This record gives sequence, structure tokens and C-alpha cells, in this order.
Amino acid sequence: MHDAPCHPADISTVVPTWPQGLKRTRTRESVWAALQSTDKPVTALALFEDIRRADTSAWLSTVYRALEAFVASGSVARSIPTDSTQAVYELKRHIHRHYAVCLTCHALIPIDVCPLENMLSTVTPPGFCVEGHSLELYGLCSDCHRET
Amino acid sequence: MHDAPCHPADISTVVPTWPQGLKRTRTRESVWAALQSTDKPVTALALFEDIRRADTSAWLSTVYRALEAFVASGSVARSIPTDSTQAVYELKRHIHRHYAVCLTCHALIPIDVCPLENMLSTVTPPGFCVEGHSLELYGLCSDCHRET
DNA sequence: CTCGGTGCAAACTCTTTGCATTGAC
DNA sequence: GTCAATGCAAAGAGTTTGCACCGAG
Repeated sequence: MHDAPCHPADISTVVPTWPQGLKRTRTRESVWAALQSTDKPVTALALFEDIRRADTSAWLSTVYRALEAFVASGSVARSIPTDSTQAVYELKRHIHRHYAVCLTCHALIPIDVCPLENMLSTVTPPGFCVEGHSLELYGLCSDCHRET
Repeated sequence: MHDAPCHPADISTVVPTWPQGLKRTRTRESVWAALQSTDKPVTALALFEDIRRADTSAWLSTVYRALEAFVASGSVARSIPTDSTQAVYELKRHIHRHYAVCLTCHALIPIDVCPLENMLSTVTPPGFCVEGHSLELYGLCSDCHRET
């Protein structure tokens, strides 16, 4: 008994293409390339420093604005790890991925099964249109666990 | 390199008691009471304003320090919603609960089933010691969905 | 040519810290 | 009495904004 079409993320492409309608500029291309080059979430500052290494003309606020544009276009996801206050960004590769974060060394360990995949309908409150979800485990990675 | 005990959260009590070893002071008691009085995550500022209404002597940094102490004691959870940069705090009632957050009106709708409950072992990376997890759905609540 | 994007500085928000004083145990 | 907690101010981190200039479409 639902009415309006509730469009879940499509799971088609694996390498995202440049978001349509966004001007291709120097900084944006650098940000995009930097995001392509990793499969882990990164901070705006890390991106900036990375980009600055090759392009001294880049500017932090521009990186933020580029990320903002990508997020608005739906091609980049922004989130904040539990043990931090700093936002991290990652390309929406349509390869759905979550991480376990180590509270000691802040390592991110990929989780390859998404428990929500088959359970989303069970879990969603009635009437709510899910556009996405975040999931994170936290605790101690095997290295830090050993050292205790 | 010993196998330290990996202690998952216990699911015993429902109404948390004052964290042992913490001095009972004016502001801390107020913060505690304010957290007891709601079952949704709240910001430090919201708590502060709430407390200020009854106790003009309260101070924001003290609220932060109280929350920090509660979090350290394990009795309060801190998290940051996807659509925000501001931390929210909630009592760990040992009633495990997640929320769906509306990207338009920021409403929090409780989710009553935790999909991880039965799947944690399937999902956890080998060697990782899980201390907790966060899960959040985001999208549009029924009200905001209608208006589109 | 036009309008959106950028360089740069400065503001803003949330959170933390430093230090003298107070108050819980 | 002792040491942790607090009042208050001020700093700090991360992020956003304002505005004049620049450059992609």
C-alpha cells in the first residue's frame, strides 16, 4: 500500500562517470581523480593535501565546494566516523561497502557483506522512503586487540 | 598475543544507573536527568539550553565535560547523524535502537529491529573485536515524501 | 559573453582547553 | 583536606561564506 515511487539507489555502474551538469574545472577534476584513486573514505583535508602536491594553485575551500557539488549531485557520499568529528568522503561506486573502524588506531577494515541488503524492507519504518544507509562497526582491530 | 576477552555490551538493565565512580554534581545530575527524560539522541547545546531553563548556573563547557565523562564511563553513546556535523548523545539504555533520519525535516524515526543482531558474526572481519555499531537509514519521512 | 567556479581572507560553529576557585567525598 | 569538577574566557579544529576576478561552456 504505497503510492509515490520510492527510488532506491541503482546498482548498475561500478566506475562512476563525471556527474552530469557539473563544469569540469581544475580542482574538481583533481578531487574526482583523488576519489577514484582510493576505495576508502577520505577527509577533505587529506584530499586537499594530496591535490596540493601536484597543483599548488588548489585551495581548501574550493575542495570543500567541489565535494559539496559532488555530494549534491549524488555521486559522492559524506559521512562522519564514530570516533571522529571530521567528515569523510567517498565515491559512490555502487559497490556497496561498509567498514569496521578501530577505536585505537583508526584503521578502516572493509566489511564485505551488507546485512541490510536482504533486510531493508523488514527494518524500514512504514512510509519512510530510504535513500541510503550508513553502517559502521567499531571496536578493536586484531593488532590493537593483541596489544591490550 | 593472548586472547583478551572480547566483551560485547550486556543487555541486562533497561534503566541505567548512575555510572559508578563519577562524582554527583549539580550539572552532571541535570545532564543525566535530561538524558533520562528522552529516548532520542540530543545535542550538547539542546541539553544545555534545557538545563539552563532550570539552573542558570550551568555552563556549556561543563555540559560537554559531563557528557565526556558519561561517554568514557560507557553509559552514554555519542554519534553524529549523516546530515549534520553536530554530535548527539543518548543514554545507553541497553535497549538497542537505531533511527531513520529524514534528510528534509531531520526527524528521527526509531527502527525497532536491528538487522545486525543475528548477523554480527557473519559481518565482522576476522580478528576484529566489536564493541558496538552504528546504523542509520536516511531518506524522506512520510510527511516530507508526500510534499514532493 | 555569461554565469558559475575560484582564490583568498575572514567569519562561524561546535568543541576543547587553561587556570583559578569551588565543592564532593 | 584533597583532588576532581566547575566557572569563565579564550583558543582551536573543521567548515562555510563573501566578494572580486577568472575561465568553461
